[in-house]
Amino acid sequence: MDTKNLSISSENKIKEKQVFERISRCIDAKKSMVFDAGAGSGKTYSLVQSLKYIINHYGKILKKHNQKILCITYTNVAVFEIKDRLGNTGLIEVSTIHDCVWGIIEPYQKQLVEIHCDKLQHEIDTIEEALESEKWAEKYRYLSEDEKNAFLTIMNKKKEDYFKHKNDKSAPFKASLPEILNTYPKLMSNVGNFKKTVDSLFKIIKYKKVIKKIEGKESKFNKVKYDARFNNDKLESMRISHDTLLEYTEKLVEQSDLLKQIICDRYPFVLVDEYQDTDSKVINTLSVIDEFSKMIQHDFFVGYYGDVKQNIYDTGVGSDFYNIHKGLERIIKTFNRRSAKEVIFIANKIRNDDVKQKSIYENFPKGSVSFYNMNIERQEFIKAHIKKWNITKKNKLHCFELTNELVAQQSGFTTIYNFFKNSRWYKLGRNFEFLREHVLSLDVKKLGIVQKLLFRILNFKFKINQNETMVSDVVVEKATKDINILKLRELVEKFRKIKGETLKDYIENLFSKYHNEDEKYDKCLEYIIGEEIKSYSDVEDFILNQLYFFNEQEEHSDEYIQESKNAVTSFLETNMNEFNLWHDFIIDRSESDTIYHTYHGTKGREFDNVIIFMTSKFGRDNKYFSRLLKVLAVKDEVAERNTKTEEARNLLYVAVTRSIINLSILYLDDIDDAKAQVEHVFGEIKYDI
DNA sequence: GAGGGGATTCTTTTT
DNA sequence: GAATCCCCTC
Repeated sequence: MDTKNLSISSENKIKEKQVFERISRCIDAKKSMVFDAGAGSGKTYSLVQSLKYIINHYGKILKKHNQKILCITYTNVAVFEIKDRLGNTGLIEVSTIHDCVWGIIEPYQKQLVEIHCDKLQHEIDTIEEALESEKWAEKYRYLSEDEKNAFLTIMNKKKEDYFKHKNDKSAPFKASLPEILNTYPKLMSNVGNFKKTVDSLFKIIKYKKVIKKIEGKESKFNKVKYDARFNNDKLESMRISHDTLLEYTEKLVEQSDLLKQIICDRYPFVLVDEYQDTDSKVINTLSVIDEFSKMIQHDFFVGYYGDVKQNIYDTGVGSDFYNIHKGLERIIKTFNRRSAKEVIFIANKIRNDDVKQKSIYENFPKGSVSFYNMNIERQEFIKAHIKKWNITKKNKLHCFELTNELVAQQSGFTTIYNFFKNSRWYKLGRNFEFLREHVLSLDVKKLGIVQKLLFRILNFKFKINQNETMVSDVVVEKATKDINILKLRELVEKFRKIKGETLKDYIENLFSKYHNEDEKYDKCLEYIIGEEIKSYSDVEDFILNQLYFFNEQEEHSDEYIQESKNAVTSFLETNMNEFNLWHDFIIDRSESDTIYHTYHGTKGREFDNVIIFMTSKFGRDNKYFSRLLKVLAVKDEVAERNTKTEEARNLLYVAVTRSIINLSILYLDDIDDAKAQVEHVFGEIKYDI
């Protein structure tokens, strides 16, 4: 929407100024505070304003004392945005919590290794306790001490076989360990429990060894490393991941007064963006430092910027926040700079707390909010709205779905998504967790290996067929640096002529001109596809090896081999159009007038026209939203604390508040006895369009 | 028909 | 890795 003609009354201007004056008073008095900024109130603006205020008033002193302002954000994207809005300044350190914290604690290796040792011991204790009490270890407990020892000896010998067949189905797995099956048949009666037990036993041994190595001061075991690339600790290799980094930081700060002092002296001002998403361990750490600074009478200020009601990830502190960092000054901003008053009105009703927003503008255009309860095809519903709201490529419609699978479906590349979802690698263990990122990440670097290959091909095809692109942009520089412009044009034309109904066709046609006395063509193709791939069937093999035959130790049945080949072939035979839609999605440049998002993915963004598709079920929870709708208008904060209802409410609040002008919600399940509650918030429910 | 075991199936997001 | 469905056995 065009915001140029919007006007703010002088009264509201003064009021908004007063809100910021409260912040600046807190900064001046070094009184830590929380700034609660509801959706669309201009939170990031206030954060940047605060940073500028600190620089203007305390910049000189900070510089003199070699101190800095620390600004902690939740994501790297937010780091860029704030840096961008702030301009260049050496006084502020903007970084994600993990980068920042590791920078501070990394030098304290002696203490870190001690903490690491404690963690290892704690893990051992936990596993041993589980073996003593958990049901899955029951059969193991029935063994005598001698039997336990003998069993462990055999398992140690058969370690290789065990891991080789661990992914097999039950029967072949049992057959792969005949010694165990014969000697301890009961232990193996349930394969799942057996594996869990064996893994636990192995883990104990591993951890005990590491503790010895640490105590023996072996090299490689005198240092803890943080590696942001992995989501899991590897304690035995002295490597920790995100959560454990915060855990160690909390411990280190709690036990060292010196470190507390160093931090508050180095960073007298700490500003936390999106505090509600920040881990509770971080809030606690800051709270401890804040208290300590008061004790030693050093200046220290923490400012939290965010909104508890927009906490939609269970990893964030959410409303626990107020119990952890106590004694904060609370500043609430109730102006809304984003939405029509119709939207603000229902958003206020959904968030059932004391934040009641109103528009800061005098003349915001009229908006609309409707709640529909019908059983209708999504596309039909969308079609009606395209007419109603005059949707065009310039005035886009944004549709919210609960899952990425639905986003993929609606965006038109179901086959692609399902191919990966059903492929062996993503079905194995917990690998499905990578599916979203590998298939749908807008950051190409994060795509899976196969997806990256497909993307390179599609992106090349896309770029080379764009008329306005300079030829030199398209064809890889490395492969073409020493040829003249005429030859370059010729080369581009040659590539442009290549077509294909399916991706298979296209790739085959690409290779039909390969090794055909055009060295530059060959070089380009090799660069795009990878040098080890020399034909269409190499592409197939590459995908097969990545997704189906990735474990070289595994032996595969003929049937499995055939099935896998068929799956890959029919995937590559998918219509090119679908691949183009996937490519459009990845480069975030959809040619369509309708764009799909997950609810979660829209956080921080805003759109003129929004449709929210809602079902009762989300994940395993069949009543995720129906439970909320039943109490939607009930103001019972006590009852709602820490329940799933609160989570659903926050998610709905985030989704609804993305809308600038038009909002329609389509609830696709029976509304049952929630009707009165829903109407209390959204007005009369509509049953047809 | 109860319970055991195997197979299959899961949401969102960031570091 | 945990919930749930399904199949088998007693």
